[in-house]
Amino acid sequence: MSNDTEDLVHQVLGRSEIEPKLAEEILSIGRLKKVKAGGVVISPDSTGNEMPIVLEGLLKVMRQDQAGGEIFLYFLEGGETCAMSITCCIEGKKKAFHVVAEEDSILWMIPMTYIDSWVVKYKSFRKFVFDAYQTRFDEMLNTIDSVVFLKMDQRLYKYLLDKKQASGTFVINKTHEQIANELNTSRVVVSRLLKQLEREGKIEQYRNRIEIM
Amino acid sequence: MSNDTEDLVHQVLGRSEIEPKLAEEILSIGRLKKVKAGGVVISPDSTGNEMPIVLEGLLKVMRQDQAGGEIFLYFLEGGETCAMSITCCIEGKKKAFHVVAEEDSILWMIPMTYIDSWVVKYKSFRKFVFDAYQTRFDEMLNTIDSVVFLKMDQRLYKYLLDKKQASGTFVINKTHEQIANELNTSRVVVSRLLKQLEREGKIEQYRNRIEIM
DNA sequence: CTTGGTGTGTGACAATTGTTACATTGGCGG
DNA sequence: CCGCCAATGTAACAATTGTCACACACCAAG
Repeated sequence: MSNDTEDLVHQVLGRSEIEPKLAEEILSIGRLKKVKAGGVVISPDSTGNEMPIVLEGLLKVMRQDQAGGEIFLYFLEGGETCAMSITCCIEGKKKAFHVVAEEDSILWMIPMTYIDSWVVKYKSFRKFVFDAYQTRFDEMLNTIDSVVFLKMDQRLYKYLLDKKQASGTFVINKTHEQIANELNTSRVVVSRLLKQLEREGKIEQYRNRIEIM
Repeated sequence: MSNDTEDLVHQVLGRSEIEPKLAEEILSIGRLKKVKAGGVVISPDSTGNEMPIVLEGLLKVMRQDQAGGEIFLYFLEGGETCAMSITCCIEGKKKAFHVVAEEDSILWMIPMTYIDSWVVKYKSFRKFVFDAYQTRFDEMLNTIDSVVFLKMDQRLYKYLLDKKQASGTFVINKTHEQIANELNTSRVVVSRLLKQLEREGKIEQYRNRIEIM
């Protein structure tokens, strides 16, 4: 393992106030995983019993129904982990979601078998896990709020702002079709509402690209 | 404390495979709380630092937005606990939901201060807490599925079936207005769709009462 | 039995979202 | 430069959901 990687892991774990001793364990037990933008990290039928921690980049968590419909739930940013994989793996249940790299990303994969013992041994790890749950719960509620209380135009704008916030750039490289999929609506509706946002001066549009003002 | 109460707590905790020693601790530390149907257990501004376990009855968890809109998230049945109160209390955050008794209910309230130590000491409690998270996550995803992928008529019917399932009776004592609030729609829409369900022979309607066929 | 308040039924219409169809544009590979 | 394909723009229309108005039914209190 390169020194850079080691530093990166320490740095990310440090931000979550993981104690050095635990950081060493995590470092010695986990493995590095790189994913290209668009690559699948976890799919409903994947068997991987590992919990991913995002070192660099951005993951997105999506929900799918049986009919093929899809909706974006939330992003996982640097330092965050997928709370759902924890419980799913512990329970051995089938995953009801999938995780896709939104950008080229670097992950640190930890076998689930160690989770229980670390929860017992390290207060900082308990905090880490509970924090993960809390944050995910908040994100889910946030998603519910958007879907339930907002009309599509507001939902779309909020989606763009969230994406800007998460990726740290005002440029969004997506087609209307992709956005429509993430909001579970149709391309035509997205085009219509984006045009409206453009007229309101909130965005500018180009081919395969949207810029937030 | 009555012997009946003691038995009830043991019985409910036993179902979750809580080990006897922990059950004794929970019994000695917690307190009984009775709520009448409609009574509020947790509100966004409540300061209570206790985690409720449902001994008998049925609680419902609702989400509210700033504009006063509301939506039903899920029920808490016997043996279940409110995962959100755990993280909220640990984080000391403001609660973004409220919990209301759907039926007359009996709860066992546990001060949050003991949670961390029990998580360390008892494997069965770790399982209990993680199970709670898992179940709540599933319920949230279920709610999202309904809201995102279903039209209002299917959502309504699913709501009625869920309520039947949770309460264990095919009789639902609610007004159209109340149902409309839980689904975040209007009374007129609910009346319209219920009439349709009645014509399809799926339900029968009376004043303040719906019966599921 | 009357009365008043709440709950329900229904029509008419508005607003939002979904669907289909087709025109237009932009960029890449030959 | 041409041709093709993917992406976007737009009109027209359908379906769903939301809103307003008002009639009617039920039930409990007087």
